[in-house]
Amino acid sequence: MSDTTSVNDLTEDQAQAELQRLALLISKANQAYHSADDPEISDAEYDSLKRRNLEIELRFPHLKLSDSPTLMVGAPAADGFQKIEHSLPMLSLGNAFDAEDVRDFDSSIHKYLGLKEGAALDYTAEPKIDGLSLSLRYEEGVLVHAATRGDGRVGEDVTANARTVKDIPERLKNAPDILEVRGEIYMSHADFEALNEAQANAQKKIFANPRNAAAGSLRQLDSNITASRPLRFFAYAWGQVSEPLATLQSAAIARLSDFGFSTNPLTKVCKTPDELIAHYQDIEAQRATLGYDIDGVVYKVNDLALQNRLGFRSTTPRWAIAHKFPAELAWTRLEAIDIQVGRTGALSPVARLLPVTVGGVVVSNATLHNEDYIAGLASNGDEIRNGKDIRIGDWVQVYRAGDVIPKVADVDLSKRPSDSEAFEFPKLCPECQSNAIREPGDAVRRCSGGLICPAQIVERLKHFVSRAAFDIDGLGSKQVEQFFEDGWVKDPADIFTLRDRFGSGLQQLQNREGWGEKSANKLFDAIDAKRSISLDRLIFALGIRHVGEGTASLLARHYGSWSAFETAVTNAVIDDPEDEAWSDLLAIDGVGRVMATSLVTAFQQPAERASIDRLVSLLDIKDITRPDAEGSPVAGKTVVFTGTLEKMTRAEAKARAEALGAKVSGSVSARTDLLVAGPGAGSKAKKATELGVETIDEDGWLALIESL
DNA sequence: GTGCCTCGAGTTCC
DNA sequence: CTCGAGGCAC
Repeated sequence: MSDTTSVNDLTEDQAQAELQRLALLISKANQAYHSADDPEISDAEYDSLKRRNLEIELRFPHLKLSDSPTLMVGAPAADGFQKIEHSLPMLSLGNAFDAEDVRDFDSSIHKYLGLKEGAALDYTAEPKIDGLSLSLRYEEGVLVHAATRGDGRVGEDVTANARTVKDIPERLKNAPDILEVRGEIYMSHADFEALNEAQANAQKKIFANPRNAAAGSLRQLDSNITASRPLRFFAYAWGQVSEPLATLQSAAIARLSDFGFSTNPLTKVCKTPDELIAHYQDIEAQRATLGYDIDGVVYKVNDLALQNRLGFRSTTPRWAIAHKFPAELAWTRLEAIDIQVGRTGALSPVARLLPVTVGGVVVSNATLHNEDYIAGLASNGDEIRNGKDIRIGDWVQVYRAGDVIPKVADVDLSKRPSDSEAFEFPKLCPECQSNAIREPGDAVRRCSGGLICPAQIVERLKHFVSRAAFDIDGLGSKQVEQFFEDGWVKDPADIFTLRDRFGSGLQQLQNREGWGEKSANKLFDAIDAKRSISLDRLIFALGIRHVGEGTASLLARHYGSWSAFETAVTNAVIDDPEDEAWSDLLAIDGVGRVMATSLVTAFQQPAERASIDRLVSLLDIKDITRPDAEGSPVAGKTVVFTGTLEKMTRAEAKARAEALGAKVSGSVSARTDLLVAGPGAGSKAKKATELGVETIDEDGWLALIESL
């Protein structure tokens, strides 16, 4: 067989003949696989046929057959990638930076599960690969799509590219009908260096580090380019599965390996935090010789049933943590301190640095947090605790917190210029000259200009179009800034009247570089598409201080419709416990006095209110339908827990109830539907009886939710 | 009142 | 990603 001949040594005639032979073999294998139970060739053979085919096509592009098997992977989308919603979100991990954090992680798990301190609990520990995470979906053993993490909920469809990665099998044997495998795409040091050398020889872009090279390679629109890049994949987790893979994390990983995936050989089961830390040190010692980048060690509770009980916080699982290696440090000179103004008016100092390489990336800006941080007064957890202030001209130590955000960590006083002066933090907003006021007890100084401050307006607009808010295709922060400067958009509502404003001529827009009639209309269509918006997104988009994504969704779920929400916050009387609207707002678990005041103030302040009303008149707001009441007996009900819970902790009970669509409140009122009372329940149980609220015990509660 | 826990706001670089 | 601060349990 000519299979063994290096592609580089093939003559054109040989290549052509082999391409035809491969096309036939692959097509036969496809048919056999899809129609018969008995494939004629092994998965590994099948994969190697496809890869060989691809390699030859890359070497001899003009010989590519019109019905080439590589074309079956689907042509790349014309612009960018299709979006894919993950069936289960791809979450990030919490971090531990030292042994103490690891012990805290262990004890918080014991606490959450109601286990005694020191009770036996196994963990897995594995290196955290520094690459990009990828989710692979297999249906009936066949790879159907591959998606990047994206924002965790929606990723990009990189299926065609993933198919070119050697470590990613096209088909799996004996896999569940539905199996989503998750893992990390990465590039080895050797491959990275070879790639950069080839890039340099071809006068092409040099990559800063293996991670960037891997990311750049996976996100190629032309999968032939991806195929030429030496990407690898480690599987370490899973998403949706039609049947459980195992009862232990370690066993599930072993199954992924059986399916044909590479799993990391340094994965180990540990019985105590001390063992975890020992394994961490072991891995750290091997770090330089592994041949690929890692940035820490990941610990996971081994028992999957316990993982399930522990569940998730808003963005991270409770049952896993990443123990990070110490960050790389670098010294450089602080050239200037600039002040930025955020959407809430916060004045944030940013360090302009003499560019320096930190952890494989050139850094020229770094955050300085706030006034006190520069003065060397940082209160808690900050690096500058030694009373050193930070001055322009100083030599400062920089690191990338969490390997991302550059921070100034220390100052070298011995190199301080003798004529340097302490930095004076501005007391006026640099953008609008309004007074910048620092409330007592507050760490940040804020511009008091409100909507007269151009910086605040622009930042609010950027927030409005951001991903978690209106997320309008083609209207990002750059465009918003431009439209604001042009005077076209000063208020969120202006976005929705843009089309009318320009009429069909679009003259002004077209005069701008990069905008033609087609792209302008595309933008207007994208804007129109978002006229219909869900209540939670709208509330978040308003950008009311203290009301973020989480609170917005809480409010939307509580009120259900815009009119109910708007009526409540319009009528509420701040700090009046007699007022029904106010007390109803405060009764929402997660909303306190500060948030409620901020909300009500915004709706009762005339200018702000006018802006909201104008916006709302241009929109179609979708009510929130409560999680379907069919499946869950407690959906939409307000539940209160009291007394000692014996089979679960309070936090766990709350999280479970919320997952089932219930609202968990802290206090009993006429609105309470159900009180779950453990032993020792006192005043709440009494009040429930008085109000005629149904009361059950813990077992009753468990029986209720088990009946699903 | 104090001590968690979680969320909100602001941050960089590609 | 981190810090500060709000909310809530104790």
